[in-house]
Amino acid sequence: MQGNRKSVKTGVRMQDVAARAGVSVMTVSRALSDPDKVSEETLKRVRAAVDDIRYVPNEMAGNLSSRRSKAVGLIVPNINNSLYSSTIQTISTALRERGFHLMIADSGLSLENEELAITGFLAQRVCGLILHNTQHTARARELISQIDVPTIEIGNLTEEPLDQCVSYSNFAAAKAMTVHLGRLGYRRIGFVSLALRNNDRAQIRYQGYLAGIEELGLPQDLSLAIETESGLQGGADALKRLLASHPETDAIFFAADVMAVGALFECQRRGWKVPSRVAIASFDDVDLLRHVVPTITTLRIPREEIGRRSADMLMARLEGRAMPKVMDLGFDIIHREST
Amino acid sequence: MQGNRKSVKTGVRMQDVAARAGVSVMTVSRALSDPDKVSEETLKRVRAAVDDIRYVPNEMAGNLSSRRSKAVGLIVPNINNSLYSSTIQTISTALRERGFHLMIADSGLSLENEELAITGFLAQRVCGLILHNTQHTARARELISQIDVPTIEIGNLTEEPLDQCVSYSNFAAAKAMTVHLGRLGYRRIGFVSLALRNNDRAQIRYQGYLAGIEELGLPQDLSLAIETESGLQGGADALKRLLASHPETDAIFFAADVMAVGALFECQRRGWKVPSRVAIASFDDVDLLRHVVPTITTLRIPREEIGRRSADMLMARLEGRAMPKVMDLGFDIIHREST
DNA sequence: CTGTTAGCGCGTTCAC
DNA sequence: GTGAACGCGCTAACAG
Repeated sequence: MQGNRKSVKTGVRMQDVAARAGVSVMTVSRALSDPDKVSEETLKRVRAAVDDIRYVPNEMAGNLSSRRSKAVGLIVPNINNSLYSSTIQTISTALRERGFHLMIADSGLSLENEELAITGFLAQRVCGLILHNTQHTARARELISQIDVPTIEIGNLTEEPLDQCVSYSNFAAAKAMTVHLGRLGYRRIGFVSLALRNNDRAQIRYQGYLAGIEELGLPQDLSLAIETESGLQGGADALKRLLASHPETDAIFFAADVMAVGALFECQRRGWKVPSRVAIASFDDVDLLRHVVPTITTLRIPREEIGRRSADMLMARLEGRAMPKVMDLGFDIIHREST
Repeated sequence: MQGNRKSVKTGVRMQDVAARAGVSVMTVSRALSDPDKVSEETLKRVRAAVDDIRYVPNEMAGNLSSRRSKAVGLIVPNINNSLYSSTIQTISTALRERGFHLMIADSGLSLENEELAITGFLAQRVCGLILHNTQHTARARELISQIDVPTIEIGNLTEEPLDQCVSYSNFAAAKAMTVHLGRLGYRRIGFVSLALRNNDRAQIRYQGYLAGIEELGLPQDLSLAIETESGLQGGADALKRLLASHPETDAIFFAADVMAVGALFECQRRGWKVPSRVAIASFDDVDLLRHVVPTITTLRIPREEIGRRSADMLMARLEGRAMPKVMDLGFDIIHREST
């Protein structure tokens, strides 16, 4: 198995199928891509030949010749994050059902990495791009518009998408949760976020929080908003810091990831009751939140639907069907025991 | 932006770069793929031209012509599962560093889906395949050996890999944890698994559990081993059922996913102490396990290293370097508060 | 319904 | 160090 990589691997070609079926190459091509255009008898023989010699079409050659491709490029900040991977999963399924392939890259929140990944995808001549980011380098924007690839942005609702946008408003969601906490009677509402630097979505959520505080008519205290690391540990750390500096805090809105759960565990360790000592709210309805004790109030972001709809929109574009530039899929507040 | 898909999109070709730089196409090709073979002056002009007209090489054409490709196909049971996605992430990074691309598909534990995905990848003429499954349809095996693509299996250690294998032994790991529990003094050790049907890894872990029970000299009671759904809910359900039918159970080994955490939450709801009422052990060291109260004993499987090494092995194969057929990366028992 | 001709954009091979 | 001819495996556009 390991050897003989020197010999030129020609592989089974369409020509071999044609010879075996006693037809021309073109007929084989048609039989495979558009069976209706070929007589039943011919079709049968071609299929038999394909089966006999285990022919697998060379899609690259087909793409080159037809100047089309069936590969879609997807760029997310991080593959190893259940929020993104649920979207990946949905997109993957939707594409496969229609005979398309998915290529994935991650940008790690760096615009330069995103540009690199975009270039890579364009070199592969993908037929469409799905980008979680809504910020891009100037060169990335230029390349996309020059090559003119349909592009769907999915990480945040923007008024001026590169091309099209399927998402929800991070601003509105963060504001809504803040107002929700205020209406429940909490007055000192803390906000915990991932690092704002180089993270426009985190920044926008922060703006939403501030807008919520303002709408509630509460005093604006910027020291109630802090940044922390991602993950359970980050949540625990943030809770400790915030309650050390502001013991009067009566609710904390953790605006990312599973930080809220980490904070809850820290409360359990300290024997603090949630929500009587401090209320906890989260962003994104991960499974965990409805299983912990107490269950945690959160925002449900329609991650799967964003995946499905963005794939739909891409397909529609490729078929020339008109589609709205911007699609807002909204969010819901899920009220649970922690608030 | 939306319109004009009728007109033939020619795009910027290497020929355009050549014209602008005042050299031949061949020189451009060399300048891009092997800069040393071109004079410094030429190189500079080519690069300037590339930059000016925003040329992005057509990799498909290059692949077709050179009969090589830089795409790797990866098939996992489920993209939306942090165990797999951590491997995906590592592989993705390792490949990108070497200029390769990653294509992903999921099989959903169905061999037929896996075969479909393999066919799709072979049609794309991927240069290598990484498969989480170690079981495949006959046709899949046939195709892979015929097209002769380097293939790494990573989901379980097998003596007879399709081609090569980088993994750990599910059998040894499950047995080791069972024996570990026995040595701690637990005598009625339950086993909770995902559905065994169509899941060879689950079956192998079950065999490992049985072997552990035997080594400990404990009575073999098959009713102590049950199946359940994945996820937190599945763990909670399993705990309820097992302790209802066998109240004397003093330890439970949850052999997949985050089921152990779901069971722990159920104990919290019932006010049962862990491990004094019942001990809990898990499979795979997900972050969550070390943050819950109490922390949960588990097996550390080197998911990231499996990803990195499998990518390494693929690269080595492509460069003709010899590599072992089977690489066992082992596992560790992480002893924590829950046992 | 089927075949023929002519490329797709690039790398290989060999000349210069 | 550079260029010309040729072909990779397939499909578009026509002709029959």
